[in-house]
Amino acid sequence: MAMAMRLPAISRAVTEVASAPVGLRRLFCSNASRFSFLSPQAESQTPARPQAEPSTNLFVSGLSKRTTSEGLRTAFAQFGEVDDAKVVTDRVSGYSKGFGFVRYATLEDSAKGIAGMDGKFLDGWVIFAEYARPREQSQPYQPQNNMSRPPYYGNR
DNA sequence: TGTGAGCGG
Repeated sequence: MAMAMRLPAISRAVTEVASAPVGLRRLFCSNASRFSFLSPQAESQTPARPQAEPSTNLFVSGLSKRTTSEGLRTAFAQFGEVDDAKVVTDRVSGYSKGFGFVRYATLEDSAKGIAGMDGKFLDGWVIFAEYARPREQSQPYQPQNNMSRPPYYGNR
């Protein structure tokens, strides 16, 4: 009879992980070596990685590879006015990289977007919504590696 | 097994 109790317990645990705040979730989802042995109260007052500053722009991860920018927009539009929604895709293959960005019109809407979509299912996958980090290396596109100079093979 | 953490061209 103990077996019969196991399944509901597991599904409850899954639900709790999915609905936990992202900082807590990484404790479960990322590498097990970072599992904390601190007391519960010590954990709650030491966020290892503080959330990004509130922004109208959201970083959404955990997306299904089949989720499109349109699907992302319609899902998040339930909670506010979406200015822009984009699933990041690989340039050459065109496949989704499994994450994207949603920009709301206002901070209030973006907060509601996180509350409404973080930890929820989209196209069969639990997605994570959080404030996007301000982008470094802004606007004009600059390649990461410096290929401006041809390689030097010696002999002048 | 576009196997799955991440912050875009």
